Amino acid sequence: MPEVDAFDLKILAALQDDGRLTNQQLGDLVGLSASQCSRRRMRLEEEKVIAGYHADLAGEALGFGLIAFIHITLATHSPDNAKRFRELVNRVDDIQEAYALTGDADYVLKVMLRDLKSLSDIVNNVLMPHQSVAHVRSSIVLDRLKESTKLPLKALQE
Amino acid sequence: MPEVDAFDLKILAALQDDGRLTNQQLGDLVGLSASQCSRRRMRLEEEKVIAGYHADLAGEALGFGLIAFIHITLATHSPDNAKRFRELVNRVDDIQEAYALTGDADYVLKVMLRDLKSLSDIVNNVLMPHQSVAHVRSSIVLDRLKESTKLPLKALQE
DNA sequence: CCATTTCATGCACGGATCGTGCGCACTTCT
DNA sequence: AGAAGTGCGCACGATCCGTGCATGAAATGG
Repeated sequence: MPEVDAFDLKILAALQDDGRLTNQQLGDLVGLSASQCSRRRMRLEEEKVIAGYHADLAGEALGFGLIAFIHITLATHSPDNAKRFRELVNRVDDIQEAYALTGDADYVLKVMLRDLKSLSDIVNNVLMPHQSVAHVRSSIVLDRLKESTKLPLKALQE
Repeated sequence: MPEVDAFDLKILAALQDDGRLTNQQLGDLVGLSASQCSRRRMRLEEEKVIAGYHADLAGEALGFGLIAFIHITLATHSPDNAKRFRELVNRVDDIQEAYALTGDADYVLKVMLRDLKSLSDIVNNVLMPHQSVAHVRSSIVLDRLKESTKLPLKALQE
């Protein structure tokens, strides 16, 4: 169980906003020296509180204009079937996120694609024919109101 | 319309994996000098192909053990109502992602929370009482099979 | 066909940044 | 009170950063 104090939270919040902050900039923001920020950052990385750093790319600029959620119901709930479905999910790069859910469907997938034809390809040629899949229903994203993976750390800083 | 060549794609793919790569490391990976990588990276940032860099934090380690999707149906589809709902979404930090959808529901929200009580709070005390909202249905995430925001750039590198 | 322009590249260099060793202040425990 | 431990800033050598500049290849034009 990693210990995270108020300085750590500030550092995490800052790096969540800008993952390429210099230790000096970080120090100015949180009120520590650069060396100390370097040490804390290394510790947080070591403890896997910071899982990694990633560039956030503009999907539209690169031709990925379509986001969709695909709800999946499995044919049976046998372990074998679930395993096969997991392998499928990991194999397909277009699937960005995949969750097992309570409620109507068994799984929901988030995909980012070039166009509707690509979605049709995925659904009809990859998912539907797979032996583990019984039912597929997709919802197309019309508008992105908000999209970030930032945790609300402010709530912890009281 | 930004131009992106094969070197740029390699750079983007590498920075998508590790956003703190040194220009030297980047150069070794893609087969360019560090200075050239620096210049290309600056251009891609300038053109907003790279939208930013973010630390990816381990939600569980920080006490965010619960992910849920909340499907929302609006009371009416008037522009006023939609606007009020957008303001609500932007105001609540626990809502990480929000999309307008085709299909059954009008919107889907992705939230990351501490526990079921927090989910109940959000649903019953924030969303349900809001005048723009007519119907709320939430699905809790039982398991995360895959979670990344990486674009499948490989498909573009043919 | 050749002269000229344009452009991407690698190298060099001064300044910034990095991780680490060290000494100091403060807390904790006996 | 004394010892051990902890977190801090400073200092320092190594690395990394952005930029100016020369080179060479491709495009342009007469």
